[in-house]
Amino acid sequence: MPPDSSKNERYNARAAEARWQQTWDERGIFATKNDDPRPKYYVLEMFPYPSGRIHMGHVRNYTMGDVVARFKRAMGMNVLHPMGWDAFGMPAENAAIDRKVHPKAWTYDNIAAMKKQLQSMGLSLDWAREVATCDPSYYKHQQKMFLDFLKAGLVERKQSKVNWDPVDHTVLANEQVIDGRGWRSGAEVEQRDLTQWFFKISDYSEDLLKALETLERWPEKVRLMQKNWIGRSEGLLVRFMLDTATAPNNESELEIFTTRPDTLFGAKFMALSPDHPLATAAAAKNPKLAAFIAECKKMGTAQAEIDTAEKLGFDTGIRAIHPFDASWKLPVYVANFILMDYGTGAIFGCPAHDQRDFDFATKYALPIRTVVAPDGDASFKVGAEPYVGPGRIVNSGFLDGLEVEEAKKKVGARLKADGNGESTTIWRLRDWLISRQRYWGCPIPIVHCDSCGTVPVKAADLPVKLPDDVSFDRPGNPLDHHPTWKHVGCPKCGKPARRETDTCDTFVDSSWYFARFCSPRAAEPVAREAGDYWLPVDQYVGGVEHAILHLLYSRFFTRAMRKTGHANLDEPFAGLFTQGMVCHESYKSQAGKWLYPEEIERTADGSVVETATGQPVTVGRREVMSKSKKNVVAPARIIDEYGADTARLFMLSDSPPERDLEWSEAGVDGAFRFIQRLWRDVTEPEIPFAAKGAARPNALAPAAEAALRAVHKTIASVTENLEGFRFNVAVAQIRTLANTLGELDPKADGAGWVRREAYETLVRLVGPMVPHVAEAMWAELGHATMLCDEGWPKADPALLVDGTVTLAVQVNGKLRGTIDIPRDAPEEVARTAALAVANVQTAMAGKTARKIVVVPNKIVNIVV
RNA sequence: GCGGACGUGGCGAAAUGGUAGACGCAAGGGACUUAAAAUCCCUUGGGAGAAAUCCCGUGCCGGUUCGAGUCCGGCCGUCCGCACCA
Repeated sequence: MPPDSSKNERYNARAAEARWQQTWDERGIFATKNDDPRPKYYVLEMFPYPSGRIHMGHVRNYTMGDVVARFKRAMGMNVLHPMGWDAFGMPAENAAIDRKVHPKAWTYDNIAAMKKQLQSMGLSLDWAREVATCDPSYYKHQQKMFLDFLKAGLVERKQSKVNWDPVDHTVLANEQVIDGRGWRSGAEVEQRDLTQWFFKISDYSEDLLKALETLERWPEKVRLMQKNWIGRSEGLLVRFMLDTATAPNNESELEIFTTRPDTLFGAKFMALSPDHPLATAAAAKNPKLAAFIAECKKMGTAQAEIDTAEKLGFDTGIRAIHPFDASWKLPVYVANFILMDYGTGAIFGCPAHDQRDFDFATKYALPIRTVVAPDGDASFKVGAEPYVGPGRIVNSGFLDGLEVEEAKKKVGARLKADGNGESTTIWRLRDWLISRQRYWGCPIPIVHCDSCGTVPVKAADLPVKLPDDVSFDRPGNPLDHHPTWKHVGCPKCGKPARRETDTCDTFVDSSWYFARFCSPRAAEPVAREAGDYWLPVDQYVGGVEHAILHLLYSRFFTRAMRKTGHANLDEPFAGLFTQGMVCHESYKSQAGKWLYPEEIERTADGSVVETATGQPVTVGRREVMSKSKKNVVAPARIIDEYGADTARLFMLSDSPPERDLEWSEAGVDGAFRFIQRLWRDVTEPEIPFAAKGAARPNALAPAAEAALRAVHKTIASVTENLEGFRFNVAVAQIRTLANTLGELDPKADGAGWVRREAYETLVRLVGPMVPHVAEAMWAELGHATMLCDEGWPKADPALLVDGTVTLAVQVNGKLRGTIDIPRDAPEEVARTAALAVANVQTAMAGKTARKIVVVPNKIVNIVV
């Protein structure tokens, strides 16, 4: 239930929050200097796409980052906490098409609206460093780096099979195709042969893989995903001689890649990719083969089909010669499951020890020869399934009896000696295709000249600005249709030439924004001194959906920037935290339409009905909030009704931050109640606070002393849990402390002093989480200073340990009682006290203890 | 198919190998109130018992240990990533 005038809402969040935000802003408290003697700390949340409205995912993400920022600030660090806009991209163009708004106007309007919403969250951001990637003052530097990368050999224009998104009318990088569909449009992706721009991310395959080990503060999961994506595999290039009489143009050899050279004696066929040059050559002389290849390619347009397609092959008639036996001929097939861009686009097939080869051989009735036996048993024969496990080699001449790994080495050595083999490492990672046939992106600063070829734009002529006067009334790239924009003189020869009309993938924009924040107005992409001071980002916070795309690209960019002198660091993000998503159940009306949570209500018997019609509603499982299912709750509404502190506190409570969070109105109410309760505790104390700065009374009653100890224990544990991103536990501990203080007997000696001590601490502990009400309480406690300028409370070590401890007493591992004894008492004391417990005696049933385990200050276990 | 993560009350969850269920949500009972809201107090894993207390309990089956939610092995289930990668 949202608060309203009928409720006893003592703290008016709406008024107070706006006031504190204004105060922070006026005093420039969160403006960060690059020359501050305190140790630096750079905390960054993934910047948003300016859709115009923040969603709950943003609220969760930015709340976490803000807690870290405010916490580190209180810990005495010079904190950089900037924000910007990932402002290029398709939605702006779609808006232009659908609503006749210019992408630029649409984007900047959205930025303004969204900035307001972000500001209402009370984030400790340095807005002076704000950047928008669609601004020429930003993409100018990106173009400069493109040219520098080009000079450094990190950019390449090449023809290749690329993923074409038929809905967005653009190509996509491999990473951006998920389950055969475009990451944004969801359309089935097609394969097309096009000439496009690539960043040579594969130059860094080895380094990107190796350096993952150094990223100790990254989630293991993300590192593993990147490792799999980079996909290193070690193997052997093997040259097979061809029976030239059977080859279309007397070709004499065929090179294949294998990771299982030990199974070479089990080879029964060779297979070529339909795109392999030898296949093409053979097809030229064999219409049936040509038809088969055409069939393969046709089938291959939709990725989803490729995945489910049956294995098909066509015998080319070509015969290859086994490298260890000149009389052994192998048929060469063209097969639809061989990829041209992995390895050499050709393999040898060993049906006995590879699932695909087995399936293929079974389909085409090829023989199967077992060459690996699990126990080295020579009579072992592969039957209904291939054997892919470890074992010893059989039926393989000079390899017989060797373990698989030994055999690999021996085959490799022999082939190398013969000049037919070479060790090699193959990577799954492909170069990053960055061309996009779209308007609303960073122009690629290249000119195509008929005489000079592709010519870089001169650095002095940057930025290449997007033209404003574009129309979206026909499909395709508006830059291409523009009457004048692309016509330009060649930078080299001056003759009429054409601008590149492709723009950069928007993931390029977001690959270096973290570095731009160090010196957002610098004349170069990153002022070196600023970069050297701030980078790397100490703590990055964002969604796990970027585990590969954005994070891998940024890692590449960091390397490319180092190579071109724009930065000098190994890795962009020293610490990474991937937060869970915000979920909500979904509702469908009888008519089958999705309903917003506001459009339903729960009846007394717990059933759910549509408010407007009173008809029952189908309640769907809880899943990520998404506009399409209307299972969304607008942060703006929550902040307006409850205040930002409530929204923030709810985001941090209950669920561990890396896990999905279930949005619940009841949970929000709980957060709201706690904030009101803290406010009451401070403003209407049951026990009057001692005067500010009052000296500690000489004697504290035991209850007061215990409360003081609880305060210091809470400091220690909250600090530890904030460091470890366990916000939910930190919140619980703060609540526990509030409960403990509520139980403090007002009559206890020193209660008033402890009370002040406790609340001065409590307010500082909740400061990073609910900064507005914390400031208000700080002021209520009589402080003229700003809470956000205060240091973090320090726990007094003497108050962290109690004089007496409670030990559990077990008999045979079962709890039978507890004892209170002095801390660090001799074992004998614990033993005696434990045995004296009546219940323990009963449980021992008159038997004598065979053994007594005493863990000091923890437990006594009596074994009978 | 391969790889990974996770399975704890009605729900979200806590718990360096040492008193399982902190903290919160929901529910029930009570106080205050003309009434409600707000607030406060009590109960709340299951079972037995008047109570003390006892038995059972962290997906399932085993193991290690004085002691296992936690470590090891094997299943089952859920989620995520990759997937004809030779």
